[in-house]
Amino acid sequence: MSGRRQGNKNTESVDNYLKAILSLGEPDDRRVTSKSLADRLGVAPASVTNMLQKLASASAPMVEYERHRGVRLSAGGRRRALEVVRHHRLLETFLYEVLDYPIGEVHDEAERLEHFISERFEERIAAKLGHPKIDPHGHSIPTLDGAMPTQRSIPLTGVTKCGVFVIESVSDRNAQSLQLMEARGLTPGTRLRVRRCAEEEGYSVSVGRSAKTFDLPRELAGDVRLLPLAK
Amino acid sequence: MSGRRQGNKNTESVDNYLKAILSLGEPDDRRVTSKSLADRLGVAPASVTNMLQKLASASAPMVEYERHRGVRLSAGGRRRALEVVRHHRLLETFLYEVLDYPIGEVHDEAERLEHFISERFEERIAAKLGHPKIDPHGHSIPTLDGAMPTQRSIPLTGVTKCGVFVIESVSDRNAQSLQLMEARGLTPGTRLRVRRCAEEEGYSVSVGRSAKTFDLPRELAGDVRLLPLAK
DNA sequence: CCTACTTATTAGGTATACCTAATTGAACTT
DNA sequence: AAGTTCAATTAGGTATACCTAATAAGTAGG
Repeated sequence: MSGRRQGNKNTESVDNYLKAILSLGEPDDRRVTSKSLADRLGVAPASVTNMLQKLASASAPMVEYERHRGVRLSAGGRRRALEVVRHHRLLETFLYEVLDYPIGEVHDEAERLEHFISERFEERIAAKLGHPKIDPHGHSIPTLDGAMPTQRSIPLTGVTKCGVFVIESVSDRNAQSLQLMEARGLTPGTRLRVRRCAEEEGYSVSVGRSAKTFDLPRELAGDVRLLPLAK
Repeated sequence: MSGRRQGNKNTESVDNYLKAILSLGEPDDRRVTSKSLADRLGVAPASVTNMLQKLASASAPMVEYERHRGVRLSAGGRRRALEVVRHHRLLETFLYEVLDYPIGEVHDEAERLEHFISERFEERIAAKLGHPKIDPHGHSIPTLDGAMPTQRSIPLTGVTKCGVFVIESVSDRNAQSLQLMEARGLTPGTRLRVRRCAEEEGYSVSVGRSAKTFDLPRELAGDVRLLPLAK
């Protein structure tokens, strides 16, 4: 071992598997394949099988797992996964709001620290931030008792009819594109007019009340989630 | 591996060995024995030997080591050790000042997080705190370029003549005794009058201008470091 | 329904960081 | 100088979390 954590004996690795299963099973807790986990976590498929067997046969199983049929989280696994997501998103908010991090650096730091902060740390930053409900990317923060409102937004890549939307969230997975999108005003809460869509080359959009239109390539568009603008 | 850190390939474990060697070799960079490291780190002596051999024979050796003759840090090892100590003490200060941690909880949290924060995190909390020179226990914080003023205090257990002193620092190793000492007013910067000393049972002291005298057992006294009061 | 293809699993191996038990070395007494 | 004692080292093992290569299980097309 290498000197680990608090109460439960979850390792950093276990936490990352749980988080990945949660996120890939979203929104309706589907079974998740080993392949998709391997891709997401950047490990070999064999390593995934191994870990899933371990997680499923623990005394307090973290997942339900049947050979060749994928996994889903157990109640306990889900609880832990949501706790880690809460840590992650509170940390992102804290780094952004209190420590004035550039938006693009927030994710990587939170990704590392989420596994190591104590309950006290969590509680203190939550208090300091006034118990925020969403993080700087527009994702909702699970509550202390493990509830997380399901967000009903659609990705820009799913928009088939042009119109006006509100940006609900922006994916935090790529620092560069985040910086870029922030620079162009694509931040949660902003109005977005979609002028051309559902084409191979990308999307034409304009931000807020501005008439200035620009193009978004497909990969970037997949990172932006929208809500229809209620009139 | 288990998902590790930033630039250099130091693990949490390696960092802890380096810190321990630094602290046990203090103040004049003495050779440190395997036994003392094993005790300090809570591992078997065999594990220490193993690790020291690894650290000494790395491409960029972290320590100078000769069988049966102890270790000392190399220049690189010292640099890294001081960086980790800087992280630790900045974190303690941050947890205490910004997140209002109870003094007794500061050490354990910092001990965990010190290995995982980025340069940016370090820089940001240092800035937020106004680049502090000492932590809440009175220990000086190494500078960014790896300099640390040697403190010339003596432990209360080294006081042989009664008199008036200033508390320079209080050890952070034991949460309970820290809380206790804070409750009694034994905090860095406070005046301490030593009324009875150099006896087996402990020390009689009074704090500040108060005439109220109380006893300190030997173990606690070892955790308090004093400077003679310049008249 | 059989083949091709993809996905999943098993088997066997690596590195880290620990452990215990056995041995060797150094230091101190007498 | 010999013997005792404590420290340090070597040898051999464990658990975690990864890997590759080989094999097996599912899934789709003809």
